[in-house]
Amino acid sequence: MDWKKLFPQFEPELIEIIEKNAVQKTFAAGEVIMRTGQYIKSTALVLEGQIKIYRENQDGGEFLMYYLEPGQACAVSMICALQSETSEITAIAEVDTEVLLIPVQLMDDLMNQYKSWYQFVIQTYRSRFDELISVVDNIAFHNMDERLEFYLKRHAKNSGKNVIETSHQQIADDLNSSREVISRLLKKDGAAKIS
Amino acid sequence: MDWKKLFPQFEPELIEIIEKNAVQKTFAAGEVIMRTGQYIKSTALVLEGQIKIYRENQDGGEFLMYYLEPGQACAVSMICALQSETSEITAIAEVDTEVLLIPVQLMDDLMNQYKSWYQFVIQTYRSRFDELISVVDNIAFHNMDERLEFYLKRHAKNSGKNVIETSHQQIADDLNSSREVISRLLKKDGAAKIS
DNA sequence: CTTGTTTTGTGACAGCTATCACATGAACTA
DNA sequence: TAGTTCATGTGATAGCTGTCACAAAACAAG
Repeated sequence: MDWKKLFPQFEPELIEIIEKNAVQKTFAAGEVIMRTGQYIKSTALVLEGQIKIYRENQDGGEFLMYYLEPGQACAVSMICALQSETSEITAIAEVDTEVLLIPVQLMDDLMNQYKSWYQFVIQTYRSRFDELISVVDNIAFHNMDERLEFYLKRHAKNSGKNVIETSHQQIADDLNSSREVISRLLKKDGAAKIS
Repeated sequence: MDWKKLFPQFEPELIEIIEKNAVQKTFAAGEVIMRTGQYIKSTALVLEGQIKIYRENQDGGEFLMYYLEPGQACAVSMICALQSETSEITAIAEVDTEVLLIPVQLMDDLMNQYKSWYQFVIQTYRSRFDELISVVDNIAFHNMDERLEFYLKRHAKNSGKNVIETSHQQIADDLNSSREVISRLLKKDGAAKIS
């Protein structure tokens, strides 16, 4: 697959270096890409599919933070990789997903030598930071009905479809809520949502 | 004041450049340093005092995200500065605070030329990102009593004192809750807290 | 001391959400 | 067709939190 089209801002030399050193890897839908506490040894560029980034707590609760799409990179792995630390989040492949793994050792060089890479990294930080802030916004200021609406809209936007195929249970998990609540809300708001 | 001690990792040449180009500024307690939607033209290094970073929503609700201490920098302003964008958060001086303002134009040069600056920026991103994740954790997985406990502990740690001097109302605002709730919880948990 | 202001305590109540228990329905298989 | 499994609907209930109303305390200043 021609991954370069996903990163048009990269200069040719940078692309060459990445192609020489990075490893392409495929994850099946549902497969865990990065687990809480795991040691990070490379940064992932998403080529195809979708990665779900979420937080787990001790009691088995989980909470969706955001999705990574083709053309994006994992900010957490970047940060961790540059400091050889472990991550605090979990990443799983939502669907069959292909990524390009760039080894840590390369990161510093790329940052120093390629302006386009440097700007890509900054851009990645910014967008993930913004995303996190909007997540905080949501849970800090909004009730479940509004959070659900936000969730559905984001989901629709991400998938490009108007019909969302997920179980109520899955939605409840993503929002750290419970199935019954989601069912009730969907029924209640459903009427308003059709408009 | 000798600010260099706060940033021992900076190489002499970098310090020189900063001294030549940065502007030192003092904010009185309560003064707004950065407002939502404001255009960012410089990055702030905290020299003295404490800056409170929080999110506001339309209805006047607010929500504390974290504090900036001497020796730290504002990640949001870095990100925004590098992209000439507006911020989504508000920063006010908790107490009388002194900062060093580094103009945007300088940022790119510093990043390219000084490894210690580059690493400082990365470190800043990482710590703020981690902080945000722990904030998400808190509101996603914990009830008000636990959030209050977390808040008090952090507050005590930041101020270095064991006695916290704030009104219940202020705590309620920071947690986007209401005074009565805080009062009751403090009374209830108080017994357990003395231990 | 008296008065006014700010902070804190308390009870009543309503709304939201988690949980339990169980019913219904839909889809698939033997 | 009957049985099985998974997804969804529904009622009852309890706990947490926000809100209102008002009382009690603490504090400052005249």
